[in-house]
Amino acid sequence: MTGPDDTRAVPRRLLSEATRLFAEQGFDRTSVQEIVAAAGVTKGAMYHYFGSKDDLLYEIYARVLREQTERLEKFAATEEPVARRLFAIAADVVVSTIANLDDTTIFLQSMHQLSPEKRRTVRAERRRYHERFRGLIEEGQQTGEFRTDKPAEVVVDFFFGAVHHLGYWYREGGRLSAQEVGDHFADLLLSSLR
Amino acid sequence: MTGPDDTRAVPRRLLSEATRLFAEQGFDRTSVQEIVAAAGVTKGAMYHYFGSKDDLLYEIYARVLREQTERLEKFAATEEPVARRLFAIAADVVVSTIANLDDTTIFLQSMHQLSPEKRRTVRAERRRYHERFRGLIEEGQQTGEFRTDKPAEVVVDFFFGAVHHLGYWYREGGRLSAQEVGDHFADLLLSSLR
Amino acid sequence: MTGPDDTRAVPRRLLSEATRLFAEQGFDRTSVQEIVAAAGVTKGAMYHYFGSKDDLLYEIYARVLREQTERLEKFAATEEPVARRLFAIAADVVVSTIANLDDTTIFLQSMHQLSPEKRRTVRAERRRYHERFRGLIEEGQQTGEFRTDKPAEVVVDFFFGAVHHLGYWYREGGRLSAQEVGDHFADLLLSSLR
Amino acid sequence: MTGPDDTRAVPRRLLSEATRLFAEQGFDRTSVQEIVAAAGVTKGAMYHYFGSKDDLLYEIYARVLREQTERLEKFAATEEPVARRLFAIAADVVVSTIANLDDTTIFLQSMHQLSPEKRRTVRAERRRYHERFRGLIEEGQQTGEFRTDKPAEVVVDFFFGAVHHLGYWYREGGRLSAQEVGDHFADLLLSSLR
DNA sequence: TATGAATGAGGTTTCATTCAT
DNA sequence: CATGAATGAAACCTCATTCAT
Repeated sequence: MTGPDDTRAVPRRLLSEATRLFAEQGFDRTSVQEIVAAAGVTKGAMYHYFGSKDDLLYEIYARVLREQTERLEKFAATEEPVARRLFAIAADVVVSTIANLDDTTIFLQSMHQLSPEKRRTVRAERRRYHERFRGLIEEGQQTGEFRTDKPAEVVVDFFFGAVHHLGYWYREGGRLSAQEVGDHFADLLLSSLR
Repeated sequence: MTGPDDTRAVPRRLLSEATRLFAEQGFDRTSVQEIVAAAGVTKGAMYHYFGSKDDLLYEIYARVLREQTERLEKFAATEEPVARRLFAIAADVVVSTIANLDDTTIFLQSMHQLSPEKRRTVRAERRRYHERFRGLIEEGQQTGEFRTDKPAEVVVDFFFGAVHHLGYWYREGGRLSAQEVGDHFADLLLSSLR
Repeated sequence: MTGPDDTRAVPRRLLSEATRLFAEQGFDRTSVQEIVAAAGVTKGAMYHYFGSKDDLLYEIYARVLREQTERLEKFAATEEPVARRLFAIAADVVVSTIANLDDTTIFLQSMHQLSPEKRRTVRAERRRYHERFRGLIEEGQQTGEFRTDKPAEVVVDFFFGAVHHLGYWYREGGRLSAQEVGDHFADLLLSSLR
Repeated sequence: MTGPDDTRAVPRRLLSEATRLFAEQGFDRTSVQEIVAAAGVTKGAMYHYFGSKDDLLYEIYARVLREQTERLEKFAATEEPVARRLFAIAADVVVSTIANLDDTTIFLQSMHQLSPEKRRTVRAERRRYHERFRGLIEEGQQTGEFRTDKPAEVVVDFFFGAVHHLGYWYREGGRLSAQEVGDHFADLLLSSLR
């Protein structure tokens, strides 16, 4: 909960509290009243900065997508062999997903509650991300490093299923650190590709 | 939508329409009114058979869990080597998940909308299923067929993440049949374990 | 609650459970379902014997009124001086009210929930009872035993207010027995009349 | 009914119409829709000011209790002999009860429909009032002005029964004015105490 | 920028009653 | 005599959103 001493800008506070509440209770179960109360403002203030409750959700998505894409680009741009690049990216997406588990949880549970138009935008961005990832697998298949009897698309869906599901079981302070899970997942992915 | 010629018993019709609507629109976005209209009865009838909207969701879960557990037991009981048993089970869970994609979608999106008490029951049953699956991996690790440098639990979560996400991308009539996806997924799992 | 071994006739059991539940929760807060469950029968059975939920209430009233009127007549018919007759009646109405506190509670709280027609019937009977009681006071005023500077009607309303309120404070097993309260009340009434 | 020209604040109007309707039809028989229609607002407005229908009832109680307590304190604080103070208070409680007959009627008929927590609060306040009244009787018993063979508590219950029942028979414009009834009742009380 | 009163539509649930069996 | 499935109306309440200030 945001105290009266929270000096972050109001929109930032609203987004942050909305993220937490959506992840905890779901989008539909969270009322605008709860969000503004948690952020320490009134409804009018929220509607001053955001067009609707939907908008809040969209902004959360947009930030997650932007950050994930940036990270992927950073790792993909190195000169390493493709297997190492893929490993690094796979491990990193796990680590960063765990670091922002709330956002990912919302992403998966609330996507279909977005207005159709915004849903299209989000989906398109998501697809671009997947295609970038798939490109790396295909690159490895062409260089002969990865097996070619599995469609790259299936492997991508296989792997991102696992990633998206982290929110259902991963708990901070559990047996494995985020980095360890990332390494395990990346290793399982690479193993299955050889 | 159920027409006036649908002669199935009312509770069955209600469950079936509820499943479809929950999967399409989400639990919270689906009104009781929509469900009963689709089933061709009135609200009173629904509350005669089910204690609440929640109950409807719970009954859907209970059926899915029961059926999946039965299938696992059937495949696990054969005399095959553990790698073959695991492959068969992994492929089958994909096929049966695709065959009941609506139910699985609901499972993942609406679990947290269940009342706490019922959620506990469902989670306990789910855990039993996972543990049974994990036991097979551990068996393979003990016989030396599977690598031992990966915790069996991580592998289970990795694989079921992929399975649970089928609903997000698999479309009937697409490039791959359910069986093909099942074989691919099972193969990826087994490959990553060797 | 009525057990399966309750061999009283069904209508009697229904009335008895209804009385208890109405007194505990109020007429509107008690559902037909609760009543029939407590009586160990189904709704159909209730509607076989009683025309409506209202009817149950009416039957309860009718019994109370009949019994109270009978008692008053019995005491009024003696040859005692009027002060003694009035004392006996006043004390007795307290004792019998306490003995049937549930019925009286219902009477006061639920009268206005009766259908207009039945309400008229009940009110008329009630008025007759009050007039009979008032007659005794007037008799005492005419013989000079009671003061004449108080309208008999006011005294009746004064006294029956106190009687009807027994349900709000009297508790079985408290400091005073029903008879003691009856004697006190009758004594207060007679004192105030001299 | 409140017309569009009623310029009192919305909460005041809601309370006033609710009081009237509860007294006329009972709490359970009065719908929120009826109340807001009578007050000329929408349901949303009511729930903006009051947490629930229950709350409306509670606010009515709270006001009655507060006013009655204030009046009692005012009369009790004089230097008159105890008999005169008690007479004044007893007559006044009748007059003020008649002046707010709706509130009192609700008090008696609907108390048990209040939520348990609020009921406790109301009951505690009520008890304090009764104890204050009882204290006056005990004071008169100690000074020898009142008889001591009647427990003060019984006399209090006797008298307030009569007061609380005014709503069942007193009608504006009838034979007796509120003041006349008050004087009669107070006189009956004092007579019975000597 | 921000408030908070007010709207109006829609939500889940309850319930007295009916009726075919 | 009795059942219990089904109705349909109405109940209380929630909530995203608007707007005068």
